[in-house]
Amino acid sequence: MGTTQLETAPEPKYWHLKTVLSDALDSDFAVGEILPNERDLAARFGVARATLRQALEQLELEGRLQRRRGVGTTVAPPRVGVDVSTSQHVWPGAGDDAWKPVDCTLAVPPVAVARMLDVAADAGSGDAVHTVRRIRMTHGSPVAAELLYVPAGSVPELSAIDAPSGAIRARNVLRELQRLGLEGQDRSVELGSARAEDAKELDRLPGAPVLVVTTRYIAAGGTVAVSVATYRADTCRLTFGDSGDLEISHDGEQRQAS
Amino acid sequence: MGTTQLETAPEPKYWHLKTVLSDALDSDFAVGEILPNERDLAARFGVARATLRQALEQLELEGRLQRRRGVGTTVAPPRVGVDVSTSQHVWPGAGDDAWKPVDCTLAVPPVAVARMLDVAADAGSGDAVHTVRRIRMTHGSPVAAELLYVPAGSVPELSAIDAPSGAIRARNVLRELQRLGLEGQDRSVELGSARAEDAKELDRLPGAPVLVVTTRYIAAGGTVAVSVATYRADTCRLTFGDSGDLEISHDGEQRQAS
DNA sequence: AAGTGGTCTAGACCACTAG
DNA sequence: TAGTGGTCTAGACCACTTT
Repeated sequence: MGTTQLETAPEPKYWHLKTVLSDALDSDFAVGEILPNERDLAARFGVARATLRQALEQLELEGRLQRRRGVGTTVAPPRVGVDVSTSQHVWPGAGDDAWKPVDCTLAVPPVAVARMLDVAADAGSGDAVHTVRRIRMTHGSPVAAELLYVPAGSVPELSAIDAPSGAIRARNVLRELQRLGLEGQDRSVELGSARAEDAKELDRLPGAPVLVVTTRYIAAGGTVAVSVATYRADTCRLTFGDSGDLEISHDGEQRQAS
Repeated sequence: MGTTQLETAPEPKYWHLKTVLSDALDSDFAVGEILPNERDLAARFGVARATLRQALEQLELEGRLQRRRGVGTTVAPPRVGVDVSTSQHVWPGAGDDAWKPVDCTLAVPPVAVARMLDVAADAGSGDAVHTVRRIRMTHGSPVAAELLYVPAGSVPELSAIDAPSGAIRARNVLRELQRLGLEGQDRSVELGSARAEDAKELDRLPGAPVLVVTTRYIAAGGTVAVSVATYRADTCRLTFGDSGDLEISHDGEQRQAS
């Protein structure tokens, strides 16, 4: 295949490929439609499969494609807007959002989380905290997996007897949390890759790109809980406001006019 | 090639490698230190260079490493918290944030942006809008590149004569914007890959992962401007609150205790 | 069993940076 | 010019899903 390299084209092949595929996706394919398999596509464009895959990876990262082993590559629907606005000042689980408590254990949090909580974070014998695991569902599919860390001191009235672990215990911890007066919360978003455990719940492979939303819950003048939620980066658009279901750019082209 | 597959090891090599490297990074390396080159590392671990690179890519995605062509791979500093809180209700450029106006042209916005603005978005002859280009600096290095789309109708008093384009024109548009009463804004965050143009300003390669922050500015009951800002995903952590410089997890391990 | 995407290899050359 | 990361190739085998 001639590389069309007439001049001034030090552009990587996979980058050019990505553009071509992106345009084809816009014009010739419908959402949900399956593409030809990678070997055929590579042959068609006259490149090695690895190069073709590099282009597909980018498109998947941008939420344009969805690839499933054993099945094929399909055109992804537009990203779904997921509200993570902080203004509500409610405890997790309070509203009728789509969070489902899954489990609750006593665990030693990662050092970074321990540092945010007020618990002593001695590397040797860190204090264990209640660790609630939740899944967030939207439109019937999982979009986020969360670990909510709650020091025992934040929920003093929790009875340890009637449900030592499991989903019921998780609900109990959330119930106790909601009895506290929430003074505020602050939140951050960063890119990460899914741990094996989260990946399974999100129906993705380990290492899949995720948006990590870290929330610090503040009450009684201190940090009483920390939540680390990982959202599927391929399918989610996090919204902070009332623009829930607007359609937003996926890296659209821009034509200069002046 | 012996795959060391003694038992129960359906774990990809690159994934295991990533873990090993990550631990080594924590214990044996200081921020800024340069790692051995890829060929040496691959040989040392007995894998192909491509496999080694797959692990390095993941670590770079998580903000642990920084790779520069012609130079080498270095240990990245912790991500810098960048405030993007929406509560201030100020126009862009109002406070003394680190945004630098770079340029301003008349351009046809991407269809997704045109749809958010109230301008008609006929595919054939879309209305051109003022397109302000800005760079956000933090600690002396660029962290974000923005395109701010302002329909001509939003800044009626702008005189087109005294600065038809360039940084001065950009400042004029911003000044006119600030005369409007801002009623609100909503914002969304999603994963994207840097366009060639943005990548250059961010000192990254095209396709580098970025966090795309789309903001809709609302005044006089309508959308009067739209901003699409791309933040370097490798070095930035977006914060929504007053937790500006806390240290947050980068995918830390978690030890179960119960 | 057949077909898909995911992993891995052992090379090669290119683009960039620094001495 | 030497050394680095970035791109690319042509294979091979594996894990998974569907038929």
